[in-house]
Amino acid sequence: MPTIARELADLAALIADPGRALILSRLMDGRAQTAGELALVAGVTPQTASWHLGRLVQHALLKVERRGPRRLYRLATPLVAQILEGMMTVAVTGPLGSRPSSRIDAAMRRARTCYDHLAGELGVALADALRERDYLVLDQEVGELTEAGTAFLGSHGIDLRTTARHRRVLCRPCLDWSERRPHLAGRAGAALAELAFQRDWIRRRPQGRSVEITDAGLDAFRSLFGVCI
Amino acid sequence: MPTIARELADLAALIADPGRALILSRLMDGRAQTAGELALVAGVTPQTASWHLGRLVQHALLKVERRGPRRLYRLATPLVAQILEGMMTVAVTGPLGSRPSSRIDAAMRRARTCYDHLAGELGVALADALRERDYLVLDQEVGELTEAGTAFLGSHGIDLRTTARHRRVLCRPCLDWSERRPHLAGRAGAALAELAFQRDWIRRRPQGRSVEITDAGLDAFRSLFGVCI
DNA sequence: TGAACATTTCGATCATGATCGAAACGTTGC
DNA sequence: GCAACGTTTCGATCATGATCGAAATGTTCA
Repeated sequence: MPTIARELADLAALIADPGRALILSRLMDGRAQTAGELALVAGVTPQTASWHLGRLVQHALLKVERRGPRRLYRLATPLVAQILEGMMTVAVTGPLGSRPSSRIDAAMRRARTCYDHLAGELGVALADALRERDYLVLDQEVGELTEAGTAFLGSHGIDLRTTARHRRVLCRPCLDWSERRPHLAGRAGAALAELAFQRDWIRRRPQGRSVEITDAGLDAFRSLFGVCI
Repeated sequence: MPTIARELADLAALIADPGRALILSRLMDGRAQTAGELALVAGVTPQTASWHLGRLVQHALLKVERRGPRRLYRLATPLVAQILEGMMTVAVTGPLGSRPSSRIDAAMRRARTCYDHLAGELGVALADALRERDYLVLDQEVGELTEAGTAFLGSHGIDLRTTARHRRVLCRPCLDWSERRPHLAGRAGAALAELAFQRDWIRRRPQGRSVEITDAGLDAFRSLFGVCI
């Protein structure tokens, strides 16, 4: 009969191993990866990675599906991604002066996906631009899309009414750990990210959550959103 | 130059020790405690507790103030409490079947403070009652107080306009780890909790975050909110 | 200044869990 | 069935960090 503090400690211990943290961080875009791939990410042998993955699945942070002889691992729920993102914010807010981070993180800082929406400089700049044009109200804890904002996104083919039946909230802030300011999450954020991928404004990098902004993207973000990045 | 995954792991390692988790859990009501008191909570000697507290302060999870010969420790920011609460939700959502928890947690489950607002059965029941009377709109991600709700709280002496200058959001949901449903947070939630303490509907227990519901409280919650608890 | 008390620092010990080699398992394709 | 491949299980080793006794520090009060 564990107390809640004990369960908190157990969960934290699960995230506390550098290898497992790398694995979780890698999976935070919501996509699935094979055990072998994750072993490379964590920088350990497949045996060790398997042991880590087993623990993560056992404690319901990950779920696994078999695809032929390989096994695909992904985050169990969006809530897990949300909490990890929150922890990163606290981790980065913490011991000041240890910034800036490594080169690996530079790309992440510039533009990345945060589960299903955009984060980093790009994500925050887009949110700022939408806010500046009165398309969006967004602070640390609450977010709302204005009529004009809904119309603006609609003019780019984002019809948020069609997904109105979903339980997910339309528009919410998500604290960006690299920029320390909120960016746009919720269905609106996901739709915006999807639009950017579809129009080839951004491309997923083969590994990691960071995304590359294409030349077309730079143009589009400047001309459509007034974002010079 | 640590990567973000490394910082995530370091933060998690900080929370992963059972003693430190007990200390953090104890401080989640926002109040300060002495080092000696926290040593008792963690079940370790003062030396060991001091070592733990030093690490927590160093990594900016706690802040310390000297009061005479003793030192008072408290959570560094509300964000820390919010993240810990979120982690508890994931921890409890995780390996199902290990419920229910120990007796220590039974009191917490019934009624407790979540930093500055009410949680547990009581917190969720109050939120449900407010929602049922169309005083409140609240789901997992977004919350809003209706005109009628503002008037209702106003009729009990809660004037939310007077604190309108504050940066904190008026009304937001907070996922309750024991009930697995949202309760009321934000300024409105804090004001409601404050009201309950002032009218002696609830009392803080000497140790821990759980609160005791008084007989007057039982009456008040039933007659004013229709909450039978 | 000195005594009382809360807390921290130092040093040595000890336990937990991360790691990898070796081997077994399970799936696919021939 | 057998070989190839990805993955997991087992077993032994090793490193990190939690712990406490002893002693030092710092604060208050007389």
